[in-house]
Amino acid sequence: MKRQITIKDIALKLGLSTSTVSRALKDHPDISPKTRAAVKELAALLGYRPNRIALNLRNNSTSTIGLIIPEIEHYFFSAIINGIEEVAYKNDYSVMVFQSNESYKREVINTQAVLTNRVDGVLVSFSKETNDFSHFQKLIDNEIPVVFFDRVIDELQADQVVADDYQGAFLAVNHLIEKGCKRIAHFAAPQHLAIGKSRLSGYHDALLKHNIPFDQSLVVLADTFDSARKSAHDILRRPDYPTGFFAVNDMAAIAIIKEAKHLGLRVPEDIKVVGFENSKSAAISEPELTTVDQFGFELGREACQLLLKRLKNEENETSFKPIKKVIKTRLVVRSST
Amino acid sequence: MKRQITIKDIALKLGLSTSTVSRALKDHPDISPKTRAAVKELAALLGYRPNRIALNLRNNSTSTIGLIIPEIEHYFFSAIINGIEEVAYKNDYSVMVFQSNESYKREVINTQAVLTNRVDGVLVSFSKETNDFSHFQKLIDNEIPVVFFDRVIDELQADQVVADDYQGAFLAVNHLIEKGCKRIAHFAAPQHLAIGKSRLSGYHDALLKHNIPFDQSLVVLADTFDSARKSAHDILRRPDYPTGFFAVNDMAAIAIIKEAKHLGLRVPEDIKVVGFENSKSAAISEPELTTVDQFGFELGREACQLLLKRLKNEENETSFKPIKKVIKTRLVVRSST
DNA sequence: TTACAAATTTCAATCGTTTGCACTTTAACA
DNA sequence: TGTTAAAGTGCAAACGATTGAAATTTGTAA
Repeated sequence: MKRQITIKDIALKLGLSTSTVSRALKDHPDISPKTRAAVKELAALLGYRPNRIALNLRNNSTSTIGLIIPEIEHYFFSAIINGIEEVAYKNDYSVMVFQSNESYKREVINTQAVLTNRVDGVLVSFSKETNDFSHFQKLIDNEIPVVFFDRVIDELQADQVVADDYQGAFLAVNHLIEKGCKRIAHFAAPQHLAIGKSRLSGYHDALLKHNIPFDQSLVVLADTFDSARKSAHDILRRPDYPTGFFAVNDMAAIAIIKEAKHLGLRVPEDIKVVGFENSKSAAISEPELTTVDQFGFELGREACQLLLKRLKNEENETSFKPIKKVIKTRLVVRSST
Repeated sequence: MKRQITIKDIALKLGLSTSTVSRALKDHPDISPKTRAAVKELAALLGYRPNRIALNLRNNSTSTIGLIIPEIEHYFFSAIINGIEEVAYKNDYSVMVFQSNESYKREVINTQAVLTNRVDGVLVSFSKETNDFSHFQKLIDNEIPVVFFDRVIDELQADQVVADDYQGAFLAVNHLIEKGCKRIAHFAAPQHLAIGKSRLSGYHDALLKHNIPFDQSLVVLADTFDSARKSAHDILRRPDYPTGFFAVNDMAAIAIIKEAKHLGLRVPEDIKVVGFENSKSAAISEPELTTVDQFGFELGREACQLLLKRLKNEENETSFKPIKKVIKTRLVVRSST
C-alpha cells in the first residue's frame, strides 16, 4: 500500500517540527498566521489525512461501535441496522457488524472480536440459543457500554431498548376479538426470550379483557415459516379449529395464511390472521397481512442514541442506573382480518 | 473505560522487559522455557489481550474491510452481506458497513469514511445515482484494493463480481416463451447500470432466438414496487397487453402480479410473470413467483474472497489485471408461469 | 582462572499524533 | 544597551506492541 502523507512529511518539507504542524492544523493560537497558512496549504496540496489509527492509540478510543445481531436477512433487523447506521453516521461513528446466526457459540466469539477490535461500545440482540450471558457480563466488566435491543435480559446491568411487545400483542388480539373471533390461537416465540413472554402475556390479557378463557392448547411454539406452516396444518385440521390467529412474527403469520388457503379455507372469511413486525412481506402477502408495526428503524435509532449518550458521559461512573426504553407499537390493519 | 492489561504490566510484575514478554507470548525460540511459562501464566491470569490498535499502527493494517452498499434492507444485499461476513469471519477480518441509501453524495462521504478508518480493502456496490466514479478512483489511487459487486463498472481498474445477468434474463424470457407467451414485456433497471443493460440484452436475445420481434414499447423503466405497479397498470390496460412479463427484480414482478389481480386478470392463466433475485418475498407471493436466483450469498462470498486474495498478494504490484467473476444464475420455476 | 560461544534478555527505534514544558526569537520599554 | 514579557517553535514522552542489534548472563572447555 502506498505510504500515506503524515505530519512528518509536512514538517520536513516546511522545516518545522511535527508539533508545530500538528498545532497549525488544528488552529492552535500559539501558531503564527504565516506558519499556519503555509502548513494548511501544503497539507491540502499533499492530500494529508490524519491517521485515525494513531489517534485511536493515543486516545484509547476508536469511534466505532460493535453490533452483534442474529441475522441481517430478517427485515426487522435490517431496519434496525438502518436506524443504527443513521445515528452513528451523524455522530461520526462507524459500525462493525457481527452476526451470530442464532448460534450461541458464534455469539461468544463475536463478543471477543468486539473486544479485540476495541470498539467504544456495543449494541446487542442476542441469539435464540443464548441462555448463559456471561460473555456479555465480560464486556460490562471491561466497562464497555452495552445496549441490548429487541432481545433483552433484565439480569444484566445494561440499557435496553425494546418494542412494546405487550401492547402490540394486546392490540392485535383485541382487534381479532373485535372482528368477531372467539377462539384465537397464538403462535409464540420461545418463552425464555422476553419478546416471547411479553407477547404471550399481551395475548392472554386481551382474551381476559373480553372474558374469553385462555386455552393452553391454542398456544404453540412456532416462530419460523416452516414450523408455523406445520403447526398451522395440525391446528387447522382439528374440528374445532380457531378462527383467529396471532403470530409472533410476519413469517409465521404468512405461513398460517398459506396453509389455510392450501386447506381450502378463506382469509379473512374463515380465519383471520395478525402478524408482528410489519415487514415488506406483510404488504405483499395475499391477502395483505394485518400486523403490528415494531418501528425497527426507530428502535435502532434509539438504541444507538442511548449508547452514544453513555459513551459521552463516561466520566460519570457513579452508580450506573440501567435505562429501559420502550417503543410503542402500532396496529396496521389490512385485509387478512 | 477501565485500563486494559498491557505487556508492560506483565513485564513490570515479572521484572522483565517488554520485549521479552512480547517474544514469550509468541513462542519466540530465544526465550527460555521458564520465562515463557511464567509470562504465559501471568498473562492468562490477568486476562491480557493484545491491543489491536497498537498493532494496527505498527503494521499499518487493520484487518478490516469496508463495505459500501446501497441499502441493507433489500433481501439481495443482506444475503450478500451474509456471504461477505462469513468469509471475513473465517479469515479474522471485521466488516465495517456503510450505506449509501442510493445517494451519490452519501456515497462520496462513505468513501472518505472508509479512508479515515484505514480499512485494508473495500467492497462496493454503488448507488443508482452514481455516474461519476472519481471517488472510487481515489480509493484505487491510494492503492486500496477495491472489489465491485452486482453494480459494477468496467472503466475502473478494479475487480468485479457479478451475477450472470444476461444468462439469467435469457433463461427467464426463454422460459416465458416456452410457456407460450408471444408478447413479453420487460420491466427494466436504469440503463446506466450494467445490470440494466445485461438483463435487457438477455431479454432481447431470447426473443431473437425465437424470432419474436423486439418491441421497444414493451420495455419500461420500472425497478421498484411502486413504479412497477404504476407501469403495470398502464400496460395492462392496453387492448393488446402482453401476456408475459420479465421484471428486473422480484419486487417489480410482485407489483405486476398485484396489479394484474387487481385488474381481474389471472396469473398464470392470463399473464405469466418472472422476477429476478429469488428473495423471500418471491416464495410468499401469491401465486408464488418464478424467478431467477442470483445466489447473493455466494456472490458475497466470492467478492470477499477475491478481495482477501488481493490483500494477501499486495507485494505483487506488477501490472494489475482486473478479474471479473461471473456467478451463474438459476431459474426457479414456481406457479406464476 | 580465562576465554569464548551459546543462550537469554534488554535497549532503542518505530508506527503517527498530541501536548506539557522548555527553549528561542522578537519586540517593546526603560 | 540591557531587561523582560510575549509570541512562536521545538523537544520529548506517551499511547502498546514489535524487532534488529547490542548487551548480559550462563555454560563449557582449555
